[in-house]
Amino acid sequence: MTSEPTPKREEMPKAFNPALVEASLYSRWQASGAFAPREAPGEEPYTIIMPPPNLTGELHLGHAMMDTVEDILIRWRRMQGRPALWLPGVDHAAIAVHTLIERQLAEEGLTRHDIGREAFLERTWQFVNANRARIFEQHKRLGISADWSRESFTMDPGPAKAVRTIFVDLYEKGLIYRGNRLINWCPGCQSALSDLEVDHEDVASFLWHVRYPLIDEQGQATGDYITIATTRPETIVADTAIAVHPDDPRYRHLHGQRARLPIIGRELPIVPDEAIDPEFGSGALKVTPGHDPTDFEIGERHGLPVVSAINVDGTLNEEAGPYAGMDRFAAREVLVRDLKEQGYLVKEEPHSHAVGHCSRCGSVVEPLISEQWFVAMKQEYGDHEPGPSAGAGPGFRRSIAGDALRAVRDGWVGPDGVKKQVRMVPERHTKVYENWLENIRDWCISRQIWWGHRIPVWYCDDCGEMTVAIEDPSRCVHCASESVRQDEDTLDTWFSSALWPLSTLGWPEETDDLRSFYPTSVMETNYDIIFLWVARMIMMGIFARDDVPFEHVYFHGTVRDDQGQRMSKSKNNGVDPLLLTHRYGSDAVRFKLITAGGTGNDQRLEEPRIEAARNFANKLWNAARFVLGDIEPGQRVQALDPSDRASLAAADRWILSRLERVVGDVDRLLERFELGEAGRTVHDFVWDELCDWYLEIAKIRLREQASADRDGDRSEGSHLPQANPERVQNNQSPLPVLVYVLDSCLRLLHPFMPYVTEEIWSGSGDLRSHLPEDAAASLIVATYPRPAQVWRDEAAERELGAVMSVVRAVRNLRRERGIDAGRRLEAYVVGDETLQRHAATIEALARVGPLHIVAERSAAPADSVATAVLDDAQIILPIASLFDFAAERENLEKQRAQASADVERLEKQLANESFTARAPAAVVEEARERLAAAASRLAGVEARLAELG
RNA sequence: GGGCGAUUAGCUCAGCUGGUUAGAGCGUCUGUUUUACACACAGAAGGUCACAGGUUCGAGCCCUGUAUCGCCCACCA
Repeated sequence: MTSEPTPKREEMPKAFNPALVEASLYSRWQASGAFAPREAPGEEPYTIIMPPPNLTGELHLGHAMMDTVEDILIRWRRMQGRPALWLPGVDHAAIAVHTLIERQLAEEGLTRHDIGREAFLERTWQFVNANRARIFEQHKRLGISADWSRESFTMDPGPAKAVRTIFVDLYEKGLIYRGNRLINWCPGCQSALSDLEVDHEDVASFLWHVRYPLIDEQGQATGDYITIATTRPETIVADTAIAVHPDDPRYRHLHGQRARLPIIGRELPIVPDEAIDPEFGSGALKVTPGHDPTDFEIGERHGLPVVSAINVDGTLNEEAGPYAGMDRFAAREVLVRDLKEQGYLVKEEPHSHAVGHCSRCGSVVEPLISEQWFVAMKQEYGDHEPGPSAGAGPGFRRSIAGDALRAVRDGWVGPDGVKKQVRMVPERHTKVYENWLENIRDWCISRQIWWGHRIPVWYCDDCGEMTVAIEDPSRCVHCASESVRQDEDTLDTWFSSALWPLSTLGWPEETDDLRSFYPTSVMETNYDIIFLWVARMIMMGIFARDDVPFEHVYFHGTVRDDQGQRMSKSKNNGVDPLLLTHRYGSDAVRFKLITAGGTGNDQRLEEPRIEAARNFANKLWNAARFVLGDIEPGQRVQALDPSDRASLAAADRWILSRLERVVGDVDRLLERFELGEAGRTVHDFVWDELCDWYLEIAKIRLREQASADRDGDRSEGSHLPQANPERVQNNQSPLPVLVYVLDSCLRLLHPFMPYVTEEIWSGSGDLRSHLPEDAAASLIVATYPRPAQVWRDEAAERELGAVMSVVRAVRNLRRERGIDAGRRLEAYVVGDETLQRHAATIEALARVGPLHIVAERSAAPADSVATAVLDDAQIILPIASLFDFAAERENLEKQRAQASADVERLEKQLANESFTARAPAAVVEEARERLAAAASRLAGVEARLAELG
């Protein structure tokens, strides 16, 4: 042994510098193959399919949140030894990319029709290929351990085949149909939209009251009028009836009568219909089946003709007579003016109402009749046999929406006969999901754009029949004509997204991946796409394979700006995650996102909190520097043996016991998806217990040991009180425990903060080389701590608890009495003899000395002392000239008030017979112990006050 | 019109199955070059848990209602 101080590791800088290590650690992980699921026969696979980011999008904080949550889950399960697959991919984002390319063309003065479909797609693919790789380069910066070898794209041949396969299957079962129906049309995108792609926004407008002249059987005006109220006067040209509530006495005499449509002149029947609200407007509704969903239904009920007056570009057509060719909004103004001039307009009142806007381009959506493809949501299908879902019981009828509802509400029995209930976290989303499915309408899946999966339907020029096929047909299946043309339309992006958990694993082929990893474990995404995506995956997953696509859905919250506003391009308040990782490190950004809020709750992005997370990474780093600084290079520490615990110091037994509780808590919390609470639990343990106390205690012991070694070099004798066996025990090297606890904390934290933990463990810190036994090459594949009971030690926890309260009390007194922080002063502690073995600790941490631990109050001085009375100890500091009678008295009075309040409260509680009778025994017992402690404290304070006079 | 969430310290938020005197980060105040860390350490101040009832031996947590804010869904033209 040398008396020189151990050389510090030069390669570990004083502050953790993420920029220095992140890239190389990431490459090392990736090169090691750690991102791919391990071969572990018998272990249950764990699978997360990553929600595919859009091709057009830049990395935003929603992605960062997604990446972090999923990476934590995957790293945790991987470390638990399970074959953990995290499969990444990209979405082709049909409308978004399509419009982007169209915009590019527009800049060149071209439209897609100028260059044609083929050239358009060629151009789009160029864009795709140029952007696909770039997307994940950004995600990788967050340290995500996805299996890049399996990266997928919704337009790849595999997923494309999945799309066609399920389309054909749905069609053959009668669940996909083509129909002429009223759909949401976006004049901006020039395409149909599904209901979910329409955002309703309140718009301040007017309610126009228009009177329609009544006519007699000969078509002559009677001179009377019926007044209707409308927000869309331009659709008057397509009116085909007037409806009133059947019970409305104002209009009962008009049932079956007729009115004449102003300007256009068409005769309109007046029909009674329950859908009319007599309270609204005039209680009479103009019925426009061609341009309003309610009216469409009324029209169907009464057999009304449908007039379509609006073109796909939002202009009016010849049905609009004098307004033909005008834009719908221009037509509105002109029409109102004309109505006014011709005396039809009764009044114009301000009115705010919800108007549908295209969620993509913001145009006002136009309901119009169009021939589109739909998926039937509620239609029953199949042979009505219970089949694999026998758990559903008799009378069970399959339908797409019904099955998806069942899987969440009751559970779905898969082909393996196991009933799986899709659980949502947080659970509150379940109700929203169920409510939506109960009221669902058919899904319009065709889009009039070119980028996307083209509908696999071919029309025959000769016989007019359709051929629906997975492979491109060369001839019509009905008449064998070779003159077949494929449907021009493409599918809703979400149609292929709905298949994502299947198509990424190889379905419809029966691949190894599909067999191993389907159904997946967790679908993790933002709650805002629960309908758009999650519900549809459940629908299609069950339809395609008779099994749920995943067993848990975890919804993370939205990250808002520091004002609580949703980040958006239009507000220009977005924050680039890469800027943050650059400034604070990935670990800090990740840790903040996970621990700053409650499970699934929205949170604000606050930089001070990221800074705090960075500080934590640095804290951990420095704790490691301290531990490692005390180990010789190449030295392995001794293994800990629980059966030999008696040889350990109380502080060792305490920190091991505490660690074990933390491991148990973290395990339980992670199992329940309480990631934030799990992260906070480790954070608090590392900072408040490991660093603030155990490391400080260890420091003292190491120092003593070092000085003993030095003394030992000079002479056999030592000044240490060898006679005291407690001192000897106390002087056991804390290194094995230090290493063990640090190692455990690194493992616990690795999923949350992969970089700093790995760098300490297998990077420049090289902690792994000091472990008692050979460990994994990298922390990423090391074993996650498992809950156990072997180190639980309540006695040690109590013992150290007492030490800590003594130290705190001394520090407190010093502060209160204005004693210099640096000044070492003599101290008396009246208390249990077990404190004796912690004398050195108390001396160092409270900066006192010499310290006298005495059994009786009388053994300590009474004059010119500052006193603190604890539950089971008293602190007496002789402070001589600093002594202030009034201050001491005031302080003791404060202590007395507190103690007596405690006693009073607890006495009252224990006097309550229903409490002692009904509360659990442990709770009552605890109250009794607390009362005893408070009483002893009170007695101590009062004795001291009496002494003081 | 339905549904959901939030309301806790100056600010931003945790708080599990109801069980000590309700916690954290930031901020504020007072100290500290204490041999891992000033990205730190020690100490302190700061709360009628939105409001009103109820259930319970016991409520921040459960129930009912109210208020305010936010979000989602919905065919009142």
